[in-house]
Amino acid sequence: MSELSERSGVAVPTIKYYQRENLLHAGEFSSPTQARYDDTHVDRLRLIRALIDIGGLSVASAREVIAAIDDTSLPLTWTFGVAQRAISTSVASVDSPSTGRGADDVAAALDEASIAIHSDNPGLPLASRVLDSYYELGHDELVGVLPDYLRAAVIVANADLDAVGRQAGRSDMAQTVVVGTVLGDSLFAGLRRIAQEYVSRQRFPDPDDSERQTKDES
Amino acid sequence: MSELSERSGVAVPTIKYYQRENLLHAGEFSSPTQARYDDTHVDRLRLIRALIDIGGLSVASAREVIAAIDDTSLPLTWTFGVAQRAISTSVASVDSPSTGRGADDVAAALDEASIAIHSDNPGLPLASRVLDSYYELGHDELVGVLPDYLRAAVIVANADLDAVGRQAGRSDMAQTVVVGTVLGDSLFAGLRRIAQEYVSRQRFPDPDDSERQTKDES
DNA sequence: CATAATGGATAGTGTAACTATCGATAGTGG
DNA sequence: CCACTATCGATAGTTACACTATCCATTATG
Repeated sequence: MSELSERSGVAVPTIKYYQRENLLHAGEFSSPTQARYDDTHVDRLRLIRALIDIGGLSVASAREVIAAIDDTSLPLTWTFGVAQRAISTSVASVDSPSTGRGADDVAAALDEASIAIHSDNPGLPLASRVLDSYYELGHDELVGVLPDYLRAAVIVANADLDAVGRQAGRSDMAQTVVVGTVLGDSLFAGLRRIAQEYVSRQRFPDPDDSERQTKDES
Repeated sequence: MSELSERSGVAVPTIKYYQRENLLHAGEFSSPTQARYDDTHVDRLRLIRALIDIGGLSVASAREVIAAIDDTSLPLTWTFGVAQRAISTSVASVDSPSTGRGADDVAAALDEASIAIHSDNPGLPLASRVLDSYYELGHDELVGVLPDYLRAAVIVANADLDAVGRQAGRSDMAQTVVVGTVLGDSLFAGLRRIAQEYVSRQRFPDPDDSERQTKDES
């Protein structure tokens, strides 16, 4: 029924589309042409919309992370990887293995911080390639942010794990992992913008501080 | 010429397309049908590709941040905003002003950390809406990450400002702001994934640690 | 039992980011 | 000096994605 549509705020054809794409499980059939939907469908639709609208995932990526939530045989540590990979899908690139300089920098920073991880961690090529870009664009000065970024990342990761630990069942934990990782990226981006203004103003006290408030932007 | 194409690795029709879209300035015309391109064109093309491929920006967003770099009358603090807004373009949403709970949480966290910012900071609605989503999805436990995320964001912002300060001219600074903000998001995402594995293994020591290395993923 | 609502399949729409074609010129080698 | 290839600019076509609309057979429901 399209009562589901009203309760979730998603158009009926779109719901059908998500079912076709295996994002949403089918309803329970009371007859060959009639299905019944429950709260799990509403919840799932809300999750899908959040992943796509807020997290910026593609439908294909959303399908993968949802599958990771539902796959009860999947270790939680893998769920992190699936979620993280879904976000970085926008970053084409899993192919090019990074020219090298960036990878060395990352390895050095990890070593410095006594952080040991598996060599197949998907974050490694991602971070390495960004550093390669910094070099290629002539912004070597940006490479210096690495140690600080890493410290910050550890803080965030600890908070992430804390939140996951607050959940009871495996299913809830998996969903927390996915939601926290995907939407958490947006949350951190917003806070980063806030922090940038805060730090800017700490360093360069603004004379016309009260005026800026009224200025409208183009 | 398409020597530019070779030097930049971008196809000729694509270069024409970028010029049409005002991402790339025209060459110097030596005749009505012949233009000359220099290093600035190569650099600009590399920047465009990095923003789009690594940063995941749309062509439209890339145009905006590039315009922000070139606009010499724009204060640097604004450049941060332009860059940050370009990333969050994927997050539709600048319209819905957040139901309220998330905004309150952010305000409380900022207050707790003695951080004061302008009310029109673009990070505010972004962070608020993510928190609203956490509530709506029933993941209240994730809201608890806010203070830690904020601490981490301040660390990152300080590193960002440090890097900017290492530049001399306004143009270099502006480009550092844009590159550091847009690509920095991907860098942090990668490091976050690394940190998640690191923290996971700290908390749950893995028995078959050496084996995992050889396991291939689907 | 007539009507309106599914469920499922198929086809169409709109946007974004390229990519290809074309015609008029114009620099270049022989 | 002249055929030949490249370039510029404009226009049109292509591909992928995320929906959205239409149809039809069936069927709950008043």
